[in-house]
Amino acid sequence: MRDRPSITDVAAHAGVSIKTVSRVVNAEASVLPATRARVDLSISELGYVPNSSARTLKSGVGDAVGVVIDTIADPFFAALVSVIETRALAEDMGVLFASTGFDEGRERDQLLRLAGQQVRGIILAPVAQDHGYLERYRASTPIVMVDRPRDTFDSVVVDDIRATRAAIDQFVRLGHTRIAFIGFDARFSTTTHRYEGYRQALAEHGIPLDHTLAPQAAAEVTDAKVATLGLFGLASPPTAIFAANPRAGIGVVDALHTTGHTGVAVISFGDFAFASVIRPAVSYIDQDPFHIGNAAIERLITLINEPGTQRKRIVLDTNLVARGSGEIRATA
Amino acid sequence: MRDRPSITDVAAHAGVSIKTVSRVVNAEASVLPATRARVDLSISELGYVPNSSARTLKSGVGDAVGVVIDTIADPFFAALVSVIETRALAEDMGVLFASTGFDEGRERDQLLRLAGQQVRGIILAPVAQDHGYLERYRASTPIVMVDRPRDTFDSVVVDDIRATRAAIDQFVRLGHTRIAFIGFDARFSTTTHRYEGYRQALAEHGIPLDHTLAPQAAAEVTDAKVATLGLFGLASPPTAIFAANPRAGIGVVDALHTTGHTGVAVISFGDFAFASVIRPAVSYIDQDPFHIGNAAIERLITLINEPGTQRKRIVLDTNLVARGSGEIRATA
DNA sequence: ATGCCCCTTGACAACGTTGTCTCATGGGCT
DNA sequence: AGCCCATGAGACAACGTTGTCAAGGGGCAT
Repeated sequence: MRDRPSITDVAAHAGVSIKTVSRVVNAEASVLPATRARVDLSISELGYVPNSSARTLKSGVGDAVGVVIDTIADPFFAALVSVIETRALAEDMGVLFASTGFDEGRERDQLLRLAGQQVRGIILAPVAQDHGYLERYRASTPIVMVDRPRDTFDSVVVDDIRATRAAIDQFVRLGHTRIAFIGFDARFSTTTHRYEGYRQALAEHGIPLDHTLAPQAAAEVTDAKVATLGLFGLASPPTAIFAANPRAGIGVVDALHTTGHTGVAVISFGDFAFASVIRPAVSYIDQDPFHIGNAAIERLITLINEPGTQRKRIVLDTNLVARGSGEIRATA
Repeated sequence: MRDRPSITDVAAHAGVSIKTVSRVVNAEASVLPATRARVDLSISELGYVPNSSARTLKSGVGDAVGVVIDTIADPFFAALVSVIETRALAEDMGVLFASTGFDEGRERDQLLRLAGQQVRGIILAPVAQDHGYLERYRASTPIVMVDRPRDTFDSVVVDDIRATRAAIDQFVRLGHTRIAFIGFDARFSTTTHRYEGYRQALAEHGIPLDHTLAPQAAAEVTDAKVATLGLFGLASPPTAIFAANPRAGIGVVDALHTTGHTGVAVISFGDFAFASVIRPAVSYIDQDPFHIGNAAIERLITLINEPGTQRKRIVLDTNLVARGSGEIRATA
């Protein structure tokens, strides 16, 4: 099991000093073309790859950004990570990816592990409320929060309250008064905010809040499906349903199609695969992970290159995309 | 911008030597409980996190595995990476993630970058046919191929030919003779094999191969949709469609539902979100990314812990999952 | 011809960590 | 009382790289 060649091996092979090899590898000036050619040849003959640990150790800064999210299996986060990687690569950085599984302890472990890896910066979909323990590392490792804001950090979010209000407003304009809210989860500030938007919109239109229309803990596909099915056992079932996240949206639509209630109006927060294929196609609030990821990585790169930049909360616009299901009128 | 505390700072703070701190951090024996306690206190007071670059440099082995895939935005790969991370974390390793975007040059760059990062091992969904340039690193960095086998490497795959034959057989049993194949892409050995399975099954049943039923380059959602729409312009359109991958499946179903051809039988290679919600629900060949990912990371860990293990190709079973669309009989 | 400067190259230290070796202390044995 | 050994702890080198400084040589201006 021969060891990997190091810069020393290359230097010996090319008959130069290690410093010269270093200069060639880093494309520094002041190396004679002939020397450079000789070194390049040795590099490719030996299959030399610079050891990034040694570089990182010497320079103090790593060559990767960290991305910490709930789970990569969620298409929203997968898309987020995808754009982040593309942009990071353009800056010659890799992506160290870590999932929290919604667990505060694990979030902490993962963040500290990334700190130990000397990542250049971190993009985090936060779980815990308080990240005081990160204070020590912030100076050297900028952090951008995504999806859920945290006041003492930079963040990239959408205006959940406003977007939800717009959706509920549309339902009301179409004559709906029995409007359900599926997908609440107290753990996430996002769904909490969306619920707040729902509450505000109803209040504004003088529609009394009916708690049976907003079941708790229905943020996952199956829970949302079950909760939706439950709604049709009510004396007065809803004529419109707001799904607070894409997974809830899938559950809701599954329930509606299984039971033939396809005349119920539906708007989902966030698009999902197939939402456009189903009939009626599902209207949704556009919370584009590509935009969010892009804004986050751009912000992070700014913070990396210009430390001391003023903290900022970036709020991205959302659109209500009409595809049919959200434009169904209330039946008289 | 104060620097991160190093082991030296902790040692000074606790009044011991750096070696003792190292012993405490690595939970080695032969440190007095009192000393250990003092060091632990200093560690938490200073917020010390061991520098993983220095560790990696000293020990020669990193603390991450590399995962190189087409794109993380593909739900199949997202799920794959998800299980890999879970298992890696249990071994105290992180995941360095890199995408190829189907580009051979980029695949090479990414792999060499990972080699430079001293990853413990690599899981790769290969693009290029030849990875001779990896020979140098294989001894120290085991590699497991997923999804598409490469003869000189360990791999974890499913039997594409057999699985596809089973699907086509089912179509034939149900009376279909006009069977389309959507989702071919010459770049991927998977779809090439699936096409081979299609060809074999037809030949076996004495059904002539009609090239107009197997359009090229339809592996993406939109292409598959367009290709499917095109099929219905034929004098004799298909009564059954095999979608060679989930994205093609989405495109096919979209086309069928848009044009009202919901009586056409469909089987998709690989499940996709919502395939169970649509009516009829889409039958599919179960190519579970969790199983594949799990087999791959287990294999990789074995190779890491027991170098020199005999090379092996792991072929996972697939099931044809009946959900309705694949069980539609040919209309007489 | 001499001196100067620039261009190329190299020697050496240092980054933070751990492996190896050494040393000091103290308890148990003869 | 003296010796040995086990145990705890530290000094030092080394991993591969790059920053700093120095040195050698050639060309140009004087």
